Amino acid sequence: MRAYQQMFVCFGPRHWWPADTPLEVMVGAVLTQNTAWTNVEKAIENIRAAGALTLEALANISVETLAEWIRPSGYYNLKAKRLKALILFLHDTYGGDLKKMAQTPIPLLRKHLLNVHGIGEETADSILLYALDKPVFVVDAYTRRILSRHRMIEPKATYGEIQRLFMEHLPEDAALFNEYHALIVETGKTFCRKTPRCAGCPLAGLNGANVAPNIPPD
DNA sequence: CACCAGGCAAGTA
DNA sequence: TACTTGCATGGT
Repeated sequence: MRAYQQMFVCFGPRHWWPADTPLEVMVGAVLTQNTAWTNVEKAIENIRAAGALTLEALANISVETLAEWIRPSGYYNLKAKRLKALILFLHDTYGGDLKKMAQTPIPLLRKHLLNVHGIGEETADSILLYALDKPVFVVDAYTRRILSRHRMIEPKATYGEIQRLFMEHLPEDAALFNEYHALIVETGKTFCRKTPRCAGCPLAGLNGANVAPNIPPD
């Protein structure tokens, strides 16, 4: 919690995820895979301009057309297929009813999402937390890098191990997990890139280990 | 110019 | 099981 407070003091509330609807969160979660959010915004805006930011419209559009719309987000052929797989899953499993989806128990829901082609652990958990408001902690590249550089995890720690570290030490609160992950990303973007610029980082000195020299490979 | 970004699946050993 | 590689655009 101390790390959380230090980041919060530095950045304030982040108001994540930047999207208007749960469906838009899910689309963004796929499009942002290994991609800068600014590129994702352009892609989502193209879909919106086509009036296709609904389950019905996305279900009826061809992967080729979808790929053209999402071109700015990179990996567009790959992601068009992944979006289609997600849309098909939502349609087939819940009849496109996201309210019904939200009633499914979290472990089962997570298992279902991981079975969708193109949805891995981070994307699944982003959907659970930011689209469905479920208390699931999201682990991303910044989370791993920050914890690793502060010697709080082994560099080779698995996704599940990192996730458990948070969830076993925090109250089970979706709003807290939401804000915490958002703060980690903001801290990561500002101070903990691959080429580190640690000066001014709100986490400097945390756990005794202060930054720059001898940073292990991520 | 080189490097990086809110991953994932498929292939190889 | 544990690495490695392909996927692609746009900003710094």
